[in-house]
Amino acid sequence: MSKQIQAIRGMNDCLPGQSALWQWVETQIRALVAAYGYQEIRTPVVESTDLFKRSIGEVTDIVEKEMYSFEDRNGDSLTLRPEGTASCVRAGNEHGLLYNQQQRLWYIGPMFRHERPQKGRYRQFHQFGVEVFGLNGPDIDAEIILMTARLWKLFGMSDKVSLEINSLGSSEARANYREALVAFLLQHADKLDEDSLRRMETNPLRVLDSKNVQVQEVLKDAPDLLDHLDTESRQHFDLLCERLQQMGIQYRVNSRLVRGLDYYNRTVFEWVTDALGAQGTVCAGGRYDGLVEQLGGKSTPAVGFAMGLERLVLLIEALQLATPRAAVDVYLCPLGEQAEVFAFQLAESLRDQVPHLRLQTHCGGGNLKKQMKRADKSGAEIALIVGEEEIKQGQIGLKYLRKDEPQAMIGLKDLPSVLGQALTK
RNA sequence: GUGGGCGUAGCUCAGUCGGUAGAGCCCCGGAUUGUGAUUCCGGUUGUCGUGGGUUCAAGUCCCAUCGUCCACCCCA
Repeated sequence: MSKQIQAIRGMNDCLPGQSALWQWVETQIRALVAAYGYQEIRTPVVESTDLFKRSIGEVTDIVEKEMYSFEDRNGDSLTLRPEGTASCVRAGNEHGLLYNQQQRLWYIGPMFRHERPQKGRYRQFHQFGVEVFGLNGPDIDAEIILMTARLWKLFGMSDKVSLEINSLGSSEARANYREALVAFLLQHADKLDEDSLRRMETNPLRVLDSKNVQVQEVLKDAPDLLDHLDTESRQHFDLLCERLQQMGIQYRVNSRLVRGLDYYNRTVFEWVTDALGAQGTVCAGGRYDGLVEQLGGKSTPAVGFAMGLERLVLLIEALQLATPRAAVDVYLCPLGEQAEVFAFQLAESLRDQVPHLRLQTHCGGGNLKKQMKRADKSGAEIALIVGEEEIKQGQIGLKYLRKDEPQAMIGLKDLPSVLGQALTK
């Protein structure tokens, strides 16, 4: 036997045992965005490398060491998208969707980051995201947060996640705060760890969510981000908080909450859980009013979020919220060659007549014992038996596999309605 | 990129002091020639991750390497 080729590290197969759960999650998501009147946008998985350099930020880890970049045959540098927002903005600009318009968009699909895999973090992972363009008020910020809250409700996990919000202010306010923070950190440089010192150089705000307890101790006296907000951002944030209260959404203001990507301003938020080990963030988002212009469009306010579907699925599994369902309702067992042809015809006719029927016909022959074993293993509620006797009599044997009811002979004409009724129960 | 745990049958795992590789599940056959799941009987399953070293002898000890999981970093 030759050597087996394995999947690429950090890139997982979604196997039959899991795909039903993923489909269910995706169905809920589609129902959610439909309920808010959002429209889907589908963009390529591969983009020009510059797109991500210009949007995410040159000095972020994502751009510096995590992108799957390669040279196209003509020498262009291309990249497997590490996130969805940049592509949406690019597509919006390219097709004139954004200028002087309002767009409420959503997307779902694979993203790629070359990180060391661990629980809830993979090199190919999937995100569901929402991006809204052309609206600058706190009302739309509240709407997309409400949207996420509704999704938790659909999944029955509202009590397992909590919302943290913050405001980064305008880019000027953020720059002012950044200066004040660096000045403070420099005074206490002796108490900072290696990571924090490095971040102080590259992205000082990120020192704020250091996991180091000693660093957190130092930060207790650090200048507060919310004290440095410009008045407009302050008002925006207050109105958002007010609206969340009006809508009964619980939240915690966390002035240490900063997002890793450069393009955020004003509102930022995260939904976190303690049920996933180190990867606590299930959903994160915020406002990025400068990005559209930064990528060559006319200045357009924007806000959005992204959700990690692997983390969501992991959470649903951990909380055992899903109800697995077999793929087959009815298993049809033909006995003998003549019956096989008849069974194939019967199966097609039943699929025509019984809406949503999920019927599997036994293939591969064998005696009834073997076929019944297959029927049971398929998870079907009902086994149908067609042999020569049945064909002669114009009747089908029907046996319930999961409940205590005697086996019956059903006339061919009655079969569709009998099955239809049995399956709606 | 850094650190730690784990790699034995398709799956979950046991394997003592270094002495010729095991269990359960799954799968297959039979008890039952047209009745599953339950019960009973029987059966198949192996590059012990890979390469090297020590030894009369290595699944077991040593080194390297790959894979995987978890954590750091970073992020959804």
